[in-house]
Amino acid sequence: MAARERVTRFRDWLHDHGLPATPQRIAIAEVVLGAAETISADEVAHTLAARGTPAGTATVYRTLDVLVASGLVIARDFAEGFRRFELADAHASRAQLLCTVCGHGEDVVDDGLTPLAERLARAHEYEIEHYRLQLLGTCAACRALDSRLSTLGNS
Amino acid sequence: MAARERVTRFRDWLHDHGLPATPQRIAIAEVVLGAAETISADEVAHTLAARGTPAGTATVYRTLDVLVASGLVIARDFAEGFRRFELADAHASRAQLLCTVCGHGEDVVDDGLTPLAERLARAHEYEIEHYRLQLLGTCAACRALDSRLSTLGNS
DNA sequence: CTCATTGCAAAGGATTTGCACTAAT
DNA sequence: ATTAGTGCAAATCCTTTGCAATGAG
Repeated sequence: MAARERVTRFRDWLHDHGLPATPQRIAIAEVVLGAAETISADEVAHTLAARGTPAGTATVYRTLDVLVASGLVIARDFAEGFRRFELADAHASRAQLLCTVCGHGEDVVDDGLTPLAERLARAHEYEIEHYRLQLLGTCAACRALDSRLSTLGNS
Repeated sequence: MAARERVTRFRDWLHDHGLPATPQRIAIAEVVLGAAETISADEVAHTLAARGTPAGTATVYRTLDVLVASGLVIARDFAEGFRRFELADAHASRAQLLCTVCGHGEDVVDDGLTPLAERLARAHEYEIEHYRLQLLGTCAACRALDSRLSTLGNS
């Protein structure tokens, strides 16, 4: 789905909910729904200013709330002291192995994961959209490298 | 490991690093290292006040940093607008439910997760340190709120 | 004695809110 | 015309920082 199409969906959603499609809302939607990565409220404001369609801080935050309410965008928190926003469909369910040494990651699959996610969601009255399992550890290559380095250190 | 023992370890750590073991630091350590659950800076301050050993806000925050540096405590962020602190050894790998609407998160447990993680790690020759399962969805409160808003908008 | 810590208050940064004004439907 | 949205500035909330006084080693 292209950014253009997402903005149209947002317009429709606003209309369906009897909410005005103000130029500010559309401009903000264009920025957020066209973002390749996660984007912060501050970045949205700066992008708008750079595009020549500035919007007040309060409006940016309020529109981000509306975008989240529309289901097109989700809010995330990476413990940076502020939130980031990203496309809802940027989240495919997956499990991934992440090497904390070399930073490499790879996607993996396990049939037990989906049932497990559903079980947890049911128990806590959540409605799950996506899930992500991150396995943080050391890959075989980095372990081999590490043992070589240790040997060096002991000599 | 008991709380008493952890405080001793903290004392040792301070000594090993040439840092003074001030009464405030020890009092804060006793509160944090004895906490059953995660605890916020604010809760630490209130607990200290209730115990008759109040400490300044800055001191609480600074000591929490020291506790984190010592490795006995870790900081966590549940998107509440502030951080929580907990025992490092309480941070077993776990799953968390994250609400994409309000951004809130909560830890959950499932016995099937650890075996699953181990199975995947073995299959891909990884040595796992931690894993994190993020279940992204909508919490019961936000679903309730959303349906109320929808009703409002359609009326 | 010396140097790090303490505590207060002020500063900071993200986000929200009050309110008069403006604009979408 | 209505009703909601906008923008500004002030207000909040958590956290950090400057600095003089204090205390641990």
